Formats: sequence, structure tokens, C-alpha cells
Amino acid sequence: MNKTPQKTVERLIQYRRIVQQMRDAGQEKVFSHQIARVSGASPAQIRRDLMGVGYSGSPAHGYIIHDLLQGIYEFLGLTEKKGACIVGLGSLGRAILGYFHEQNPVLKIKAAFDTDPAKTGIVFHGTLCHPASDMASVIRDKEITVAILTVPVEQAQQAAQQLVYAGIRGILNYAPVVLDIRPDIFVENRDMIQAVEKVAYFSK
Amino acid sequence: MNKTPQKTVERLIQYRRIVQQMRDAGQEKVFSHQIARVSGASPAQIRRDLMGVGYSGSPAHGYIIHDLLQGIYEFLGLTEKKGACIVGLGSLGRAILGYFHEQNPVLKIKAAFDTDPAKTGIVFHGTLCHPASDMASVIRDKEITVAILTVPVEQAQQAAQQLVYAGIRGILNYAPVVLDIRPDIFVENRDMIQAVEKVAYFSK
DNA sequence: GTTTAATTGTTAATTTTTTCACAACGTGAA
DNA sequence: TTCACGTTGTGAAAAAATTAACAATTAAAC
Repeated sequence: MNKTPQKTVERLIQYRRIVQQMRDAGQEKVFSHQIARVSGASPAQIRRDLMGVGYSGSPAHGYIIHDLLQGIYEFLGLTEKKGACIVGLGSLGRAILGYFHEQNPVLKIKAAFDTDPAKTGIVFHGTLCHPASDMASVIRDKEITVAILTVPVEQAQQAAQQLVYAGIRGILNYAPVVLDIRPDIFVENRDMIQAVEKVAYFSK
Repeated sequence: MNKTPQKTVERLIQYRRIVQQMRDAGQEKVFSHQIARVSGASPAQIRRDLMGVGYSGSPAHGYIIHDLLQGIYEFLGLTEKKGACIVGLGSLGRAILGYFHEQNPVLKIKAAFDTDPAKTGIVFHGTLCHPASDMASVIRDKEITVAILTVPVEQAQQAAQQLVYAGIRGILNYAPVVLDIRPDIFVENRDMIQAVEKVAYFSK
């Protein structure tokens, strides 16, 4: 039933953050062209994206920030925090954990996993590292639906299979490999090397 | 003059890696459907993407891996390694540095920068950390064209301006903010929080 | 030599995404 | 009240990306 384009969802997530900052700064209303200036999208794009959200602004005063935010939250299904976990506590995994330590309003990292016995049992940035063998039980107990995969590329496929078995619904994959898993599991790939290479290509 | 779609470039970078692995495994020829299986793209997509590259396969034996690779390399302008730098040696910056330490065939990280005096002068993963104030001279001396920006969000805009002033051509930005800089500088945003939120949305 | 089978390059069709354009609206000024 | 202004929501147009389709090609089988 997810027929909203991925691109639109990405932008709505961005608008959510931008608008929330405006609200924190005391602003109460906002026009599409204001969001446009900060987000890089065009005003028309923003209005079109917001069509899917169940809230309408007014030609007179634009969008009421409080109501707009609520609309986006509901649309994105973020009315309650979702549970996430990190698999692989290498330097990237720990860095991401650090990012989330300063509370994120929509996600909570509830567990970390690693195969290295030197790491298991230790709390990193407020999150306990479990042995990878406990994946299935911990993920079920803590009702975790999203996994961030930061293991070395050789272990990624196997770890992904464990995650799927444990009942995970989506994976953010940082390993430079396309995971071969059930098509109903959402996978987003974030190959960091590829990202730099892309910038290199367009930097001429 | 970059009229090849960004999406196509992203995939070509991916194909380059995949095909290179096949070559390392001793394979000499490859069909579009083989790349398709590993990359997730359709065979038609792959053939279309390869149209832009100046190498043609043959209906009989598909693509000669050696020649295909050379074609992609030339098309992507990777015949010589480009210089890159990392700005901000927090945990994410150091993690990325680690990724590149195992030699990347197309990019070389030639310098790192940080404002923290405790870090400057120290070598991380083989890369020397310079004080941020030396940015302009180091970037010019070492002919660095690409920057990876991993500073805290409050410092991102200012750091980006310094980079542009120093003559950088492209920025891979990990700070959750849209940089306001000259339009001829290529910017790729990689907001890590946004990525997880996106996965959360589609994981239902 | 001829046929078969498989794959390419490319054009055309389709689908998706973005942009345009404008009627409808609501506020504040006159 | 009426008008002018600036903005929204959305249908229509345009642009971009993907997929389908197929003639052309070539190696191998026969």
C-alpha cells in the first residue's frame, strides 16, 4: 500500500526536520517557498509532496507549523517510536550509534550486535552490545523492526539472513553488496565508497 | 557537459565494482543478465546504461570484461586517481578514513582536517590531520578536488565555504543541512538519520 | 554451409517524476 | 463592500527514467 514515491518520502522526512527546527525557533506559520529555500526543492514540489499528507494549508497564511508537523508525523507513521538495532560495531557502527545517542524523535536504537566477544556485554553510547547469536531472541523481545547493517562485506549476506529470520522488516545496508533476501523486506543501500566516487565523477 | 543521468553514473560505479570482482575471480566475459543478477538492475537497464560508455559488447559472447572495465574507467574519468580530503575527524570521519585505507582504485585521501588541536599533527589510518586553518593551502598544494564533510551540523556551512574558497569541486556532505554554496560545486547529501527514517517508513 | 539459439544495441512505448499554470481562496487595505 | 495581493491545491504538460521489443549478429551445432 506504499504507493507514495520513495523520493517524496525522503523529502517529507527532510521537511519534517526543517519545519521542526522552525517551530523550535518560535515560528508558527510557514510558506512553501520558505521550506524551498532551506530544502533545495521547488515550492511546487513541496506543495505536491504535501498533497499526500492529510493536511492542507491556506492561501492566506500558508501552513500552520503545528498542524503540518502533526500531519507529516501521522503520514509517516511516526506516532510512536520504532525500534531499531545496529549489527556490527566497527567504527562505522559505533559512529552511527553516537549519532542516535542524542535522542531521535522517531527511532530508538534498542540493541547492538557483534560477533566479537570483546564487545559483547559492553554498553556503547547507551546501547548494550549482544552476541550475534542472540539476534533472533533480542529482536523479538524488544520488538525491533529496523536494522542498520555495518558488518564487513563478507559477513553482510549471512547477517541479513539472520535478521530476516529474526523478523526484521527493513535493513539499512552499508556493505557494498546487494543483499539477496525476500522481496518484502525493504533494503536501502548506502555504499560509502560509491558515494565518494559519484562526487568525484561530477566534480569536474 | 555532464548530461549522463546521475542514476546512470551511480549504476556504472556499481557495475565497475561488480565486474572488477568478476575479473579478480578469473572471469573473462560477462553477459548483461549476469551483472543484473548481482546488481539488482534489469538487463535492459544495464545495456542502456552501457550505451553511454564507448565500448560495445558482442551478441555472441557478451562483454569482454577487460575491455568493458577500461571503457567504464575512461567514461567515469578515472584514468588517474583523484585527490580527496576529509573535513572533521569525529567518529564518522575516522570510520570513513578506515574504509579508504584499504586502497581504493579511483580515489586517494590525501589529507584530513580538524579544528581540535589534540588531533592535528596526528596520522589517522595513514592520513595526516591538518589544522582547519591550513585548508586552503593544503588543498591547493595536494591538488585535492573532492571533500568529505563530516563536521557537526553547526559548522558545516562555514566549512563548506572554506572548501569552496580553497577550490574544491565537489562535496560529500554528511551534515543534516542543505549547504548554500555556488551552484557549480557538486554537492551530494548523505544524511544518516534520514536514511534510517526512510527505512523505518518503508518497513511495514 | 546452414540452422539454431542466445545476446547485443537501440528505438519506441511506458511509467514515473517534476514543473507549469491558474482558478480559488482569504486577508487586509481602502 | 470591493479590490489587490500573495499563496494554496491540483489538473495538465513536460521531462526524465525505465522497460519492452526486436532486427542484427555471431558462435556453435549439425
